[in-house]
Amino acid sequence: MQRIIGLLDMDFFYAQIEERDNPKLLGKPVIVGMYSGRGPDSGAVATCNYSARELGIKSGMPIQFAKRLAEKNKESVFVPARIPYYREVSQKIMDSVREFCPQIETVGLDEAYFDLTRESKGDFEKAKSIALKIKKKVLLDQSLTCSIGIAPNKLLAKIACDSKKPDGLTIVLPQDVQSFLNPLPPKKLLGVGPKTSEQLRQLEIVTIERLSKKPLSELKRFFGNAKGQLLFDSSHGIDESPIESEWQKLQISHIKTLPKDSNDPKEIILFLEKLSDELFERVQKENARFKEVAFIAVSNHLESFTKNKTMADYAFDAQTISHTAAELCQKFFELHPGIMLRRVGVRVGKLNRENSDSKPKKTVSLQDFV
DNA sequence: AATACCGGCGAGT
DNA sequence: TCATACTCGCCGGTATT
Repeated sequence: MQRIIGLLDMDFFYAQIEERDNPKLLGKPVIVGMYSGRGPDSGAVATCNYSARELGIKSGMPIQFAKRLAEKNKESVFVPARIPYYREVSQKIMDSVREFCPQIETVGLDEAYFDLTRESKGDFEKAKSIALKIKKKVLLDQSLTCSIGIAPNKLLAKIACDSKKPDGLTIVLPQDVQSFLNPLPPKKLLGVGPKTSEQLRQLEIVTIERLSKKPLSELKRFFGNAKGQLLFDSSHGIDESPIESEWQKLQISHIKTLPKDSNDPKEIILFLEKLSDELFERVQKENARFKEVAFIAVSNHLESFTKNKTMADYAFDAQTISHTAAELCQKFFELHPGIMLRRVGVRVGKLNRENSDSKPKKTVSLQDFV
């Protein structure tokens, strides 16, 4: 049967929630910022509404930068992000989608892929009517608009969704795939960001059509095996990746901006202890043990570094995190004496969610196979 | 030679 | 002093077995 995949994307999610909850913001540029706690305006823009985008404000931009652009419109409003609250709203929305289609994979707080093959019996008309029902439900329950793309796979659903926003519903039929992709810039493809885009431009590949004419072997030679294959497949609209509802996190990290830049290991290790405790709470919620700990550092010049350690056994306590992170931090400073750090973090990886009180899993020795 | 680990990079929300 | 906080996967290099 024809596979049919949907992608729901909430329109400027955080900013739309803030507008909804505070009608005074309506019609004004609204910028939701993540504040680092250093000066009053230190931080970055998480997202902003369309009125703010008209001023040139974009997500990821330094807040001070955005403030300067916002001077053009005195109505502009800056609000701090309320992530835990957005998370609750997101949960409710995702539950609504789940009512119509149980095979759903969330991406961040504001996106979800869902597999409509069964519900639509491979019929795009039926899929469209389900998408409309989902949009209606979200609007009725939450007073929020979203955009949806419907297509034969995730890659195309994503691009379809992007092609009409806000409050859009776009369908790409199998027979229209190549003509839909051809005129678009390669940047639209998943996995093609600024760097790859620039490399492609230097090869005079500025449309997906041009890219689709390159032989696989050439792409692999230039971009490496995995990326070459990805570029080849996606330029032809090929993507077999499934919806992964049972998806589990592989790593959990926690990183924060220091109150002030520091090159003092002692001071940083103290900070790491707090971070480790906070990270461990999240690890407990996931009911996970971990075998790897990493120390993350970002210098005052915004270069980033990591140092990690894989342990002999799985651990499940905060001390292991803070002690290992401290040790890695020491080593880091031996390698980079005197370097000034702006942000530091900790990460646990190689997670294992089996019962932590159960006996270690029996390992089958090679001998058994000989 | 195969596998594991390490650290950097690129990309996504 | 403009520059958040996460997450995943790949690459090339080195270490281990």
